[in-house]
Amino acid sequence: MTVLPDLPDDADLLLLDRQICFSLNAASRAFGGVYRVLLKDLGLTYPQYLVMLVLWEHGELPVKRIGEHLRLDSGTLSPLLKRLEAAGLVHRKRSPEDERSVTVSLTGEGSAMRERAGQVPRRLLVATGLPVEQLATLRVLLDQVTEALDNAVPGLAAEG
Amino acid sequence: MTVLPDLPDDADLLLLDRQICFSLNAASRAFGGVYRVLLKDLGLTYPQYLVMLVLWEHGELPVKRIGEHLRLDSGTLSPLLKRLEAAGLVHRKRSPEDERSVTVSLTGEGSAMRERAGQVPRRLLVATGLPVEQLATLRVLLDQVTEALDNAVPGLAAEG
DNA sequence: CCCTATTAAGTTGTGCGCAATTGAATGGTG
DNA sequence: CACCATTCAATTGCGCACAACTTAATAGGG
Repeated sequence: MTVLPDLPDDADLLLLDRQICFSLNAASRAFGGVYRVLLKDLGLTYPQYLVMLVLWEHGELPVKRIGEHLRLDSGTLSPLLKRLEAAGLVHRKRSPEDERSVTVSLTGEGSAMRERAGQVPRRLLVATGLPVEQLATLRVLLDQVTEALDNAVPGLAAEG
Repeated sequence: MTVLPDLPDDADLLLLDRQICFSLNAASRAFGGVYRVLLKDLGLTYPQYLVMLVLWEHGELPVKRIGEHLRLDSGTLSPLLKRLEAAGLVHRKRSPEDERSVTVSLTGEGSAMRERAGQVPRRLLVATGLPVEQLATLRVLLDQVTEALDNAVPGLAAEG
């Protein structure tokens, strides 16, 4: 029980904080590492895979909608979509009715990849080592935290 | 109840997978957004803050040890530590007994920042909107997943 | 003792994430 | 119609993550 006079009880929170942010950071990168291996055959990165998932589900979307699904802006999506287009997986064209918007659609190759990616989720779930119920719990907690954090940001920014 | 004949039961897993990786990705970035706001006054990025936490706890470490604590390699740490040094927060010097190793230590300014950072964890915990017990649960789940994922990677890589 | 393998940092190249800005198109208001 | 604010995509710049490689120093085996 050493006493650190210049560090009051905030010190405990610093340690707790360290644990939480370490854990989240580590988990995020661990997922990334597994996805990297699983997606290697497909030639996709993890963010590219997320975009493909959105397109497989919705078929055809403007860049804006993809960004809303994934919380990504054009600064991230524009070059990513260019690479997907260069890989022959998606097609981009200006929307005729609104020339500001760019519609992203799957090519035949992009659609066909959906079947090849079919094994990815199962292998990922196995790799987590957790039963589906606990993963569901994890997901609920993560979503709660995300919503709370997003709501908190404006207030924090206002405080300075 | 639409039936998609060309997509067998893997399709459900694709959706579940989408939810889990979306949630984790979103949570990770939501945390990053809050940290970015909280650390703005300190002039630190989130990864830089993590390094400072390690140094505040351990006082003085070679780059290798910092990397072990944070799961980061020299490719990430070398430029990051250069920026911390340029900011006057850390000092780097070659170890006399092993000239391959670089010892990273805090400057007076770097140590002093610890007090200024004292408010960060409390504000973050509040921002999450979750009671401490649920955050602890979240952390345990994340750590379990991380360990399982790390153990799974070699096997996955072997399969190809 | 020499030669080789290993280890630690650093460097390079690619891709992601985000803030800030630009440019073109659109919509609304006087 | 003219003007202005808004919207969408793209671009720029910076920092992080990671793989692959380089360089320098150390440790170990013949």
